[in-house]
Amino acid sequence: MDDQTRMLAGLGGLGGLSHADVGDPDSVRKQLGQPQQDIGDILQQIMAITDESLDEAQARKHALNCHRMKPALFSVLCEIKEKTVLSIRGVQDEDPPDPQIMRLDNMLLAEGVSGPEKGGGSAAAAAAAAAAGGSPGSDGSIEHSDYRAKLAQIRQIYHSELEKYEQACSEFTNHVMNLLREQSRTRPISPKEIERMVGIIHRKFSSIQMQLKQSTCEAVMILRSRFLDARRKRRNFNKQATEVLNEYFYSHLSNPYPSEEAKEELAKKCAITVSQVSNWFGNKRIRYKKNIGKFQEEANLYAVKTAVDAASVSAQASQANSPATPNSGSSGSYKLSHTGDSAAFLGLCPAHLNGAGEAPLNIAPSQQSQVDTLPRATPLMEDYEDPLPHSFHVSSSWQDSAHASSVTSPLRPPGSVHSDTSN
DNA sequence: TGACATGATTACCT
DNA sequence: AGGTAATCATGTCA
Repeated sequence: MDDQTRMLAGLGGLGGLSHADVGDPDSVRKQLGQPQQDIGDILQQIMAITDESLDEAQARKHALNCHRMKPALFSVLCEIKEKTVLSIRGVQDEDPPDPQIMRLDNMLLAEGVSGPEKGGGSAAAAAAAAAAGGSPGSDGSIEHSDYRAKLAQIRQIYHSELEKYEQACSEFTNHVMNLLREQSRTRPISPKEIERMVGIIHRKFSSIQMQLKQSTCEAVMILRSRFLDARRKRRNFNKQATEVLNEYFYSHLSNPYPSEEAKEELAKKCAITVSQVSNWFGNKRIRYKKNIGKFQEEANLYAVKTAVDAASVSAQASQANSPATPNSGSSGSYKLSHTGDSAAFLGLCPAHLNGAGEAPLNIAPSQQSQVDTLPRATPLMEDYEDPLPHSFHVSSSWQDSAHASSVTSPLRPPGSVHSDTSN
């Protein structure tokens, strides 16, 4: 015999219980064996309530509630319900924390959407700014602040939505709890059941929260990809950076392979990353090799520029009463201490710039003005159409594979020997 | 708007 | 690991 049958059987003895027994489930159980007829009567009364008018039903309900056996009956019913229901669902109650929620939480924390406002996300923003390739002082900070602004927007939306969910959850929970408490007067609802119901509500709401977290994560991922996809966010290097790179390239034309140290120094000087320097040189080499003619003008431009810079530095050195050693000056406006190639640029000035075809180891101030006033400071390709008599064949082999026979260095005056080959 | 310039990426090579 | 060559994707300019 199960509890329910026993209880129903127990109801038969309601009339025979003393007041002292009321409220004691054991006393109810003691009444097993009382006529089943009484149970049927009570049940009929209960069922009949639905057929009665509201007032009558209320009155009858009140009468039943006031019945001396009601607390005992109620308690037994609660006990039975608790046993049966909890045994079915007890296993599900203690579910472990969802790994997906944990992942989402971790990500939101790492991205700075949840958790403390300041710390999180700045690393991602910095990465985004760095990947965008902008200089730290200009474009980089713009990218950075833009990223942060959008992240803050996401954060704000996330928190306001989360707050709404939490508020709705607590309101709904209170409502349900009140309802259950109210109902617990008339039907068997144990506190544990209410507790479990609260748990169910919280789980439902947390699944909604998970959706919110998921969509927030997606938004952050999209934002990140937009800012971190450097290809999408390609920015041309600024003029100064290009000049610095070109100066190095053309002053090391025979071996335009900067060492790691040189790359680092160039990167620092141009406010770009070392890999960007590598990219630039890779592109430059291949594009120069493919179309030397196109770059001839540029090469000469930088040759003149470098020579002029060198001359002014040299002149300054002379004025400072220093010994007039040809190579004592710097290697032009661009100086790299580690290249071991600093003298190379000294032979950069195109042959026609110093009429006699001598290596322009030094350009005096008077010559500098000559350079400045040259009718055509940047010789065109025609000037090098027959380069052999004038120009110095590049001794290195970096261009050989494609244009070995035609490649010349317009930057080397006749007879000049540079130290690039050692590089 | 199309052509060209240019920084980044990728596959492959040494 | 670093280079080349091809290619992509975006910026710039007439």
